[in-house]
Formats: sequence, C-alpha cells, structure tokens
Amino acid sequence: MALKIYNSLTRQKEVFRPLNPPYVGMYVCGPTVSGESHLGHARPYITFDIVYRYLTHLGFKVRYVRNITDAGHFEEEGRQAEDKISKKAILEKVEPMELVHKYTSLFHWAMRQFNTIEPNIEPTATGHIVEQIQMIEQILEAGYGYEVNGSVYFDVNKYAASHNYGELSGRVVEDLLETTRVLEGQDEKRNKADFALWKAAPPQHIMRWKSPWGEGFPGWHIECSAMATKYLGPRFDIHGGGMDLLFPHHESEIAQSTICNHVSPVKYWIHNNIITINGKKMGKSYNNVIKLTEMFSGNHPLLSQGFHPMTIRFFILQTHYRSTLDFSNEALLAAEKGLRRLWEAYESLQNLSPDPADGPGDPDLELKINGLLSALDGFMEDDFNTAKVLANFFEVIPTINAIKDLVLPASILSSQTLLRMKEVFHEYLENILGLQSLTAEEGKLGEVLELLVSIRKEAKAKKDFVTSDRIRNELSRIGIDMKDEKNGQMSWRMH
RNA sequence: GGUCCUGUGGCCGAGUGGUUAGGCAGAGCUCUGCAAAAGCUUCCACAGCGGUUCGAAUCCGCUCGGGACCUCCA
Repeated sequence: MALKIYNSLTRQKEVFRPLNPPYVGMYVCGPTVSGESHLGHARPYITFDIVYRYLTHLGFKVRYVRNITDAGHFEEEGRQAEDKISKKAILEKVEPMELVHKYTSLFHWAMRQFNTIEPNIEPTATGHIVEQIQMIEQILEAGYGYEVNGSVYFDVNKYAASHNYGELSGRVVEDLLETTRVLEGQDEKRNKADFALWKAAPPQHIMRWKSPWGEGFPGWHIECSAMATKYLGPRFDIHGGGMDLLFPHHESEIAQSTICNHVSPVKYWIHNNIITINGKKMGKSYNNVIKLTEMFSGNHPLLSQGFHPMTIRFFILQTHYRSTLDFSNEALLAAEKGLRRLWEAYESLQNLSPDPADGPGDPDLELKINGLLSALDGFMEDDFNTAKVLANFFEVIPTINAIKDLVLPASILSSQTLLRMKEVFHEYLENILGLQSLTAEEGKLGEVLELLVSIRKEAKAKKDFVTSDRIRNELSRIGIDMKDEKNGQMSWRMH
C-alpha cells in the first residue's frame, strides 16, 4: 500500500510521491488575525495537523509552513474606526499591531488546547512586504499586471490566453468576465475577473507601506505566493486550506506563482470541507459562529455545557475531512461520551497484564483483533480516513473491557497480541490522531483520592456501606465519580 | 443565473456493486450490597422514480430537497 491523497487539482486520489523524498514541503493557509477564531477555523488546523503527523509517522521529513494573515483593513469589534483619522492621542486609536498580537496569541492558545503540533515556520504577511513587492514587480515585468492610480492588478484575461486559469476551481474565464456583481474598485480593473496585487491606501487607512506605486497594502492573494515561494521553493508538495479558499484565493495564487516561477507551484492541493450549523456554513458573514472560547466555556445559547478541546478534536476526526460536518450540541455530547469510552478503554488496556501461561489465545479473537489493527494503516493511506480508524478502535474496546471486568480470561489473548494492541493504541491515538485524556493531571489530588479509595475498600470489606456510600456520594457531589471495578479495584474520574 | 458538491436508521456519521461500519440515544438480559460502568442480545436505513447488472446505498438518467463557491471568509 501507499499513501493516496485526493488532489483537488486533478479531482482524484493520487499516490503521494514527494518531489524530493524524504523531504515534504507543506503550506497551509493560516488564520486572518482580525478577530477571534471560531469552531469553523478549528477544522483545517486539526485536519492538517493529522496530515503532518501522519506524514511524519511514515518517515517523511516535513517542513510545515502556515502563515498568519495580519495585513489588511482591520478594525476591532466595538472600537470606533473614526478615531483612526482623528488627531487624538495615539493610545486611543485602534492600533493594528495590537489587534494582531491579541488575536494571534489567542489563536496560538487555542491550537495548543487542540494539541496541534506547531508549524516549522509561521510567517506573517506584514513581515514579508518586501517579498510581496518584489513578486508584484516580477509580474509587472512579465507583462501580466498593470498599475492604475497606485494600485496594481493581475491581468487574468492575458494569463488565461496562455495558461489555464480555472484549472483548480473549474471556473471558466468567460463566465467570470460576465459576472454582474458591482465591487469596490471595479472600475479600475480592465476586466472583472482581475484581482488586486497591490492596493493604494486611502488616507484613513492605517495599515500602509511604501511601494514603487505609492503607499498602500498588498492584495489578498499575493502573501501566500510570496511566502510559500520563499520557504518551500517554486514548486512544493502540498498546499492545504479550507474549500472556501479554492476560489478565488488558491486559483489566483497559482496564477501569480506560475508567472513568477514559470512552474505550477503545487503538486497536491488538499482542501478540507466546512463545518455547518443547522445545515448552513458557519462563518462570519452568516452571523452564526461559535467562538472557540465559547465552545470551551459553554457560554453560548446553543450549548448546554462547555466542551473540552479534545472532544472537539475527536468530533472533527470522526468525520472524513472532505465531508461537511454538521455541528449541534447533541452531536458534541455524543462525541464527548464516545471519546471518554475510548480513552477509558485505552487506559484499561495499558494496565492489562498478559496471561502468565502465555498461550496462543483464542484463534477467532486473535484473528479479529489483529485484523482490526492491521486495517488501520490502510485507512490512513486512503486519504486520511480517520473516521474508519476510530470505528475500528471502537470494535476492539469490548474485548478490552471484558478482560478488565474478568468476563473474559486474560488467556483469551496471546501476550504478543496484547503487546501489539498496547503499541498500536498508543501510536495511533496519541501520536497520529493526537488525542489526549479529557481529564487533567491530578498531582496531589490523586494521592488524596487514593487514600479515600483505601478507606472505602476497608469499609466495604467490613460491610460498612454507610461509610462507603458516604465517600462515593460526597465525591459525586463535588464532581468526582468513584466506581467499583469487577476485579475489586476502584476507579475514579473527574468531570 | 453559472460551476460544483450532497441527501444513509431518533441524532451524528463511514461506506471500494454482493458480507455487521462506528459513535450517541432506545429495549431486554447478565454481573453488582446499592450505584455507576461494563458485557451479551436487540429495534430502527440507505430522498423519490426509472435504467444498467445475476445482484446497487454504491454506476447512469430524471424529479424533489439541502449546501458550497462565483465577494472578505477555514
């Protein structure tokens, strides 16, 4: 078997063959840090975290680049934009870098909560104005851009004459030229399909840089072309992002990079699907977003409680990344229970000891378990099918629980299979899927609970159920469940 | 209007033409001082209508419904 990836460019699954093995270059469109991240933003970063983790698992040396879009026309919610052009004290004005810093920090915090691995390089748009200007100059020299009133536009019509504009998104240039939409600055463009490479900044615009065309700011697509080229070269392996970026963002990125570097920039385009809520896309313009801080705290009318970041990660991984995922409070509750069951079984598994006699185990069960485990690699190699991976783990769980509860004897599994289970669970759940326990580390509280466990065991041994129930009930009241296990042990968990 | 995707049981969702997806919820049983878990068993599907095929949730057509993109958007 070999890893197969669905390539948006060819609209089919292709065997993954890096340009320069074992090295892999991967660029993922990062967040625009003009506001707080919401649930919809979580999907691509968790999706590509899986891609990164799995490629690493396969032995590839991945350079993962994810940008921060911090250039543009930013205003903070609730603060008045008018102040920007007044002569008031500078501290009263909305300072773009202040917003950018605030929301970048919040984004990084959320990514840590989700246990995503940091990119190797996280370039910012504002840190690469020089590179962007150079790229625009190249496009002008090549004759594919034109300047109007201090703004520079990309000539899509000319590009389309010799290149395939629309190869990624399936757009037809003739159709694009016929759009009836009236957009700002449209009159400066030669054709409606053209897009801005550089925009002249109106006087009140506070994010502005000097350029050969006057003061202004970069267009919407050029940053990714410039930064991807700088860190991954003219042609690299993987470019990822949300499906909603396919057009015009990625289509335009291809055009820009192709003119500058004389080669199509990306071998495999990967796009994750969106998250919907009541069947509609969750997005700023729909006014239906749930911010990540609200998801975690439960402070939102649609949420009955806060949800652990791992619950959200698990929720996302239960669906294939190219399918839409419909959010609901009920679905999150189901995911939480599922993850809890999965994780408790995983912990139980690590505590199982092999049968001292170490027999061959039950042949049917051995075959079944090993079959389920062996199938996992194939699922991941089939375009990262995490949903199927998780389903197989759930099929192994009854066996683990049955052995733990002494319903089945330990001898039903060979020590070899048990060891393999432990290894595969660990590698997949923690390293490839990046899941973690829902409960925090306990520290001294854990030792206190162990004391209560021993007291309760003594009480039960003496049939002193008043004391044993009191311990369990009082702990339950403060949010800790203590359970009697079949093997005479007691377990507890916080919720 | 144009391009594309999609419609699976109470809910979420996986499905390569022929064998149980899985999770959550429901029902019964077992174990248990009680409880909670857990184990076993079980109910409930492939939008509709045609077609291809020995056989279709899976391929094709039509109808109806939902969605995405065409504008900043993960």
